[in-house]
Order: sequence, then structure tokens, then C-alpha cells
Amino acid sequence: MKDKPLRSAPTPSVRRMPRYLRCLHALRSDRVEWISCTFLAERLNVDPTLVRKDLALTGITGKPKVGYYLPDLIMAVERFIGWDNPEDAFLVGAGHLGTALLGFEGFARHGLNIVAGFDNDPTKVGTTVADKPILDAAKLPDLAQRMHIRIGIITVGARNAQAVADLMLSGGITAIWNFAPVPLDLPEDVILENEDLSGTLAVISRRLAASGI
Amino acid sequence: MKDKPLRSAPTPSVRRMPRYLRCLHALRSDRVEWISCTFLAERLNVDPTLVRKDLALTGITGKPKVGYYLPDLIMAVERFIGWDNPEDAFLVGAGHLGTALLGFEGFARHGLNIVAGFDNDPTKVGTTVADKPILDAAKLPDLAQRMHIRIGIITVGARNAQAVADLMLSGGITAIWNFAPVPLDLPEDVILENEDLSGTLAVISRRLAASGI
DNA sequence: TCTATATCGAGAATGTTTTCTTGATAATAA
DNA sequence: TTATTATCAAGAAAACATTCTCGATATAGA
Repeated sequence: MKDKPLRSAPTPSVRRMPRYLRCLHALRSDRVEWISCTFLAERLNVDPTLVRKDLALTGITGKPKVGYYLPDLIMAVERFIGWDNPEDAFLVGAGHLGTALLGFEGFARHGLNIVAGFDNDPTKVGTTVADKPILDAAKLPDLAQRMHIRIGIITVGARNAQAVADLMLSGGITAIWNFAPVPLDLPEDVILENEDLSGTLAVISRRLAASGI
Repeated sequence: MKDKPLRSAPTPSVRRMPRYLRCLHALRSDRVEWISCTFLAERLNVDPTLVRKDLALTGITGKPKVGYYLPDLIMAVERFIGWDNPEDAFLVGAGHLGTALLGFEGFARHGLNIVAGFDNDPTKVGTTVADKPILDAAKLPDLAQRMHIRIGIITVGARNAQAVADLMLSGGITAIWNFAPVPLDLPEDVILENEDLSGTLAVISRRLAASGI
């Protein structure tokens, strides 16, 4: 907690953090000062000890009978995730999905600042989406390098995803959030997260098939 | 495997199935007949024994030195997921995200057939998106009941998500795929999967924060 | 001040998922 | 025919994640 502030943590726990955070922000708006695991767990409909274990990962420590001091807790969670100082990102693929992400204001509260979109389509280049410029994809590597962009978001079709990923790599991008339904072939040291919709769909379908008929 | 063709399986395994399937379909286009776990694992960059265990869940059995017979394997996986016969679905929220999903042709190959979109906005109602009609949200319960729709997809903002979910429930929908960033309060027996973008984002941010600097 | 109680923290126990290991089998080639 | 090898199958082991249990502590109320 002191000398290893960012050591490995269970991925499921990390994934749960934003849910806690959302709830905590809502509570802050209500001027709540102290918050217990029990209460949080009840509100999110999960197990209290799970919440406690997760929060413990952030290094914060609470008081018996009272709980955690909300401002500290929020800061601890945000720091744990890495949302304490926002990070700029580029997005490639100004289709509907890309537009949806460019316009999603929630990202600002999630440490992510999409500064520009890119596309090949000449009719899109030069326009703006949600006040963000759509630029020619060919300019990405140079710009990414000069602006020290580390995060790239891929919202193009399956066919072009790998090419876009390569473009991003050549611009020095080190983390890729891939919405295209293809496995990308990247160097080991690149951080890659696939947003795999069909995976979720499979879970639903199977549950339906199993329970239903 | 015989008398329990649809018994519980590890969720992570289920999530991986579509990736296998995508690869298998690509191989079928290449007229491949037999496929080994080793090959599949290499192509997807995962552990061979993991692939074997996952495929074993579908109930199929392969031949040493040869592998699995591709057509049988594809059928087995599709059956396992529940994609062997397609399921109709309703989508509510014809914004950018909703439009993207309505237009995503991949769903057809994933056992999902979105038959209509719904929205409150009068300027949207009556139009079509990707050949699918956008209808008044108020008509959803009645239509869902008459068409025996079981899957509902929520792509509205956080503010309206719970109301939409309630609307779906009143129409007899039993499985909800929620893209809104709020926890929904639903009866136990409703199948709910949240597509939690901020969860993935948190994983990326943390890895960046941990590895970088 | 003293007691009762809600809550935290830490470690044990359970359950789940992944990886490892070994043995069996079928195709290929000598 | 026989040896070799690539591959599957199944069970054991390990890693990982979640849930349970219990003792400690701070607050509120008697």
C-alpha cells in the first residue's frame, strides 16, 4: 500500500471499480460524508465483503462503525484506476459507433479525453463531431507522436482494424481499445482490450437457451 | 454431455466461444475440413489446452492426429451458445449507439435478429434505420407480447434506462442487454447482462498507470 | 463511565477457472 | 507390419476469485 501503490490486482475487481465510483459520486452529490461497505453493497446488490476486499485494494482504510470518508474514498478509487489525471486519446472510425463514443460525455469523468477522431472518408474529414475534429487517418502517426498520445480507440470495421492498429503503433500508441470484432496481432508490450460484444451476446443466448424453450 | 446438454459452463468459456466461431467460419471459407486445437490456439494466441477444454464443453469429440471435423465443430459450438436458431430482439434508443447496433450485420451470424427499434423522439419515430422501423416506445409492451420477443437491448441514456427496462418487462421480455451505465433493478429471474464500457476502460487505465511513468 | 452494536480488517475456507501431466489413439512413413 | 508423432481426453495441480468467520475498534446511548 505504501511501496507498491500499483501492484497487480484481480481484473474482476478493477472492472467493478467504476460501478463503485458511480455510486460514490451520486452519494457525494447528496452531501453524504461517510459511507459503509454494507450500504454500498446493498445499493449495488453485491456481497459486502466483496466490496470491502475491492476497496481494500485501493489502499484506503475505514473506521469501524462509521465507514470510509467519502472524499478520501473517491480519491483512492480514482487513483487506483488511474483516473486521477485524465489521459488524451485518439479514435479511428467516425461511423455510428465512433460518433457515439466521441459524444459520450461520461468519459470526461472517467479520466479519458478523446481529443480527435480520424477517418478515411473524405466527406467526414474536416467536419466535427461533438466539437471534436475528424482528421485524415494518414495524419495520425505524426500527430500521435507530437501529442504523446498513448491510448487509441478502434471503431472501424473488421476489415480495416489491423491496418488501423499498425498505424497507431507507428504513432507510438501503447494502449488499444478495440471495438472491431477481430483478433489483433500486436507486440506483447502493447496493452490491448477488446470490447467483445459477441461474447456478452453469447452469455445471454446461452442462458436463454438453457433456461427457456 | 448426454443428458445435460445445456448444463452450467464457466462464463469465461462461454465468452470465448464467439472468438473460436469467428475463426472457424474463416477457416471454412478456406475449405479447411479438419482443425486441431493446437492450430486454433496458435491463431488466437491462447493456450491449446484451454481451447480443448472449452471445445469439450460443447460435447464434440475429436480425432487424435487430425483434430475436429470443421462442420461438426461449428455446429456444436453454435448449438452450445444457442445460436443454432436465431432469436428476435427489440432495441430501445435510436441514438448513435442504437443505430450502430441496428446496422451491425454481424448479429445475423450471431443468432440475433433485431426486428425493430424504439424511441420517444417524434422525429425518429416512423423512420427506418438499416431497413428496420423505428417505432414509438409506448407500443413496445404490446408488440413484444404479440411477437413473443424475449431479448431487449437498451441503448438509451442513463436517465431513462430503468423506465425502459420496466417497459420491457411489462412486455414479457426475459433477457436484457443493457448498454446504459446504470445498475438496473430487476427481478431475479430476468437475464441481465451489462455492457460496461467503463469497466474495460478502467482495466486499460490501470495498466497504463501501472506500466507507464 | 460502561455497554451494546455496527462496522472494519485479516485470514481461513470454499468455489471456480486455468494450467500441467500423463496416457491413449490414429495417421503417416519406414 | 511396426515405429513415430501429432493430437485428443481426462484427471491432478495450481492459481485465482469469492465468501465466510472471527476478533478488534470506534461510536452512540444508557
